[in-house]
Amino acid sequence: MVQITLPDNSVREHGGPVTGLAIAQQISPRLAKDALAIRVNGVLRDLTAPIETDANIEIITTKNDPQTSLELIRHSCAHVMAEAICQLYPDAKLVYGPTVENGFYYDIDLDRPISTDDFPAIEAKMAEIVAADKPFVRYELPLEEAMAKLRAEGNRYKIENAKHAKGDKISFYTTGQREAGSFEDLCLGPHIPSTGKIGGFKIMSIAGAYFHGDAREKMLQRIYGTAFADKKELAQYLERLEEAKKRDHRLLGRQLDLFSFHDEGPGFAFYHPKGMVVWNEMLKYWREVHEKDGYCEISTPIILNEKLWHQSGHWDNYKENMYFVHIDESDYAVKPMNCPGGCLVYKSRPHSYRELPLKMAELGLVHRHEASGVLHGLFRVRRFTQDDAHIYCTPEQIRDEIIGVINLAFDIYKTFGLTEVSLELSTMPEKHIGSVEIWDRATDALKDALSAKKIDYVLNPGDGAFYGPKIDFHVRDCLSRSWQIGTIQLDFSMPERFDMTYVDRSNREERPVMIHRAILGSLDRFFGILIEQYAGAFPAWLAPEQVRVLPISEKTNNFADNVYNRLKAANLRCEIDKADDKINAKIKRAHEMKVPYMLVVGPKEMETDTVTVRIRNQNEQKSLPVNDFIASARKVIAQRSLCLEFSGL
RNA sequence: GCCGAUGUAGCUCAGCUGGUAGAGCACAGCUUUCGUAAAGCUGUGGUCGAGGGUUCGAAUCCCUCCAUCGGCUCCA
Repeated sequence: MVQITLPDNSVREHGGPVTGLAIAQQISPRLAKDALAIRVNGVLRDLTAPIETDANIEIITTKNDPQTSLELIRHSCAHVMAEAICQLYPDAKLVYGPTVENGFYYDIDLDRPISTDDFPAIEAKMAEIVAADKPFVRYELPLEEAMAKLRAEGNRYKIENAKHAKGDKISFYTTGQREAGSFEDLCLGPHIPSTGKIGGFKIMSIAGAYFHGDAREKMLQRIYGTAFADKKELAQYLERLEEAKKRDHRLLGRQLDLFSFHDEGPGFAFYHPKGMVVWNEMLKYWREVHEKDGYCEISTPIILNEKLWHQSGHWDNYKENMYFVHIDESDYAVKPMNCPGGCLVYKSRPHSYRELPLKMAELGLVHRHEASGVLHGLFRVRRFTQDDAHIYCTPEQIRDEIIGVINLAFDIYKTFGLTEVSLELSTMPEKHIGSVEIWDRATDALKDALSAKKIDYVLNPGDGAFYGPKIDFHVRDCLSRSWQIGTIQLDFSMPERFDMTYVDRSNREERPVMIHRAILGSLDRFFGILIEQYAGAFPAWLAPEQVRVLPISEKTNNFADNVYNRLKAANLRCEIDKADDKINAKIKRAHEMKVPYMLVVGPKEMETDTVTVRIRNQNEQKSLPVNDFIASARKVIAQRSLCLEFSGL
């Protein structure tokens, strides 16, 4: 007797082992048709797996569990793709085919390179397999037998995978009934009942990937695909990708004339006048809030003697990423971080406990020699400015200071409208300085602050900086890639190495603790994130051009000039479009440059000293007195509002 | 750095299996003086990423390098 408890707590009794499919059929034929898998006591299983003991079950359909369904479909689709590839290229050795955030991939080892030209053929084969609606059939072998079988097949990757499997049985899945020539793959499962349940799929891209992510291993071919429960969802997804592409900051950077890259300096951004306006507005705001929060600001040199980098530990731990120069018989390094320079400033005079915490900010320009293959627009560059700061404090002050930085960070992110922020705590890496005890103390201090703030975070063991553990702030861009922006790093080692001290209340020399922190992280990267966040349509306070005056015709150019001069006098960033074009063309151009406010002026406006305001991305216009427009726009800008509308109009 | 792809005018792209470069937009001039997402005509503009090779002849085929794109490893 097997008792099956359904999610609504109703109980069904079965005379013996029963499958999920049978249960579904009993409930309704419709459910049996929609069912993709079953969760038995919380464990996901095949619909055809026999349930032998009493259990709580839940039948998975795209309706009641879209996320799990999607993963099942995608994982199964990875098998279908693998089968298609093996049919087309019998030499292909399968490696590993998991699902990822927006689809799945399959790593294969095949000497013939697969190219995008091969995708249609693979997709056609996949379509055949899907149309045949073949069942996924599981069979299990005892560990030893399975290993023998895999050894006979000579696929070292699968042998490796099987070694990592838990338990004493190894499962395989065939597509279609198990018979000679049927496709099969080592796989933990579970799978959807049959290939026909894959609604829409597409092969997306191909890239190289190392086995187990190990650069010493053979480079495999990783084929990315995606799959959905139906074709409509796939189409929507592809549409979203197209939309996201339009937000690409590299594209918008050129379109909006914000910055450029040149062969003469790979990984080094050139900022144009318009880009610098955004940059400077960002910094103006940044300085405002930092000053309010008790920070002072310093600036240290870009090139410093190599000895300093030996002392700081960078030479031992970071030199692969550093640029070196030889000047007047001496060796210098271009700074990859600001901390050693900051330490010298700290040491330039004695300090009292009364000064602590001492919060010294530096908008430091750093250079890091990044591998050529990782460069990516402003997101990954070789020269960038960090909104760095070092907080020198006593051990007792750590917790409050960390909390202070977290608060400041969230405040700043909010101003920019960044809401998808997640935190990660990274602990001691293999390559590190300082004792394990110091690391433990520092890590505990960070955990303390996080739990005091009641913030959820992800733990990243072994991912800390070489001098201390860190809390990282991540935001997601429109392609749902996650980028690290802010970071808080606790450091007990640098103060030792630089013999930094303060005098405590009993006149003893003590060692300060150093907190490295950046909130926007790399200003360059942050700029890129903002461009994508806003799709280039900056809020008024950041917009390089806030207002554009559009005269109807040459006849009203004089009045347009008059308006323009008054805007300028009111410190609004404005341009005037006197081109010999119709108003439609001028509106279109202004929209292309994503100007927040367009002011149409013609004879009507001239008579009443008004402007007709058109707000970016809106179709209605409003006429209002020139002075009223100026006052309203200034208010929106002063408030750093994310929205362009004038309240009360 | 590694794997794969790409590189033609300022931008977006066309140029079949080798015969000596083309469109749209942008830009300039002229006409037009216009009321809310592109007026018309004319014109300027390219050692086809760089260097080497094959060939009577290379944007096109081969090699090397550089850069970019998508990933991997790494990272703010």
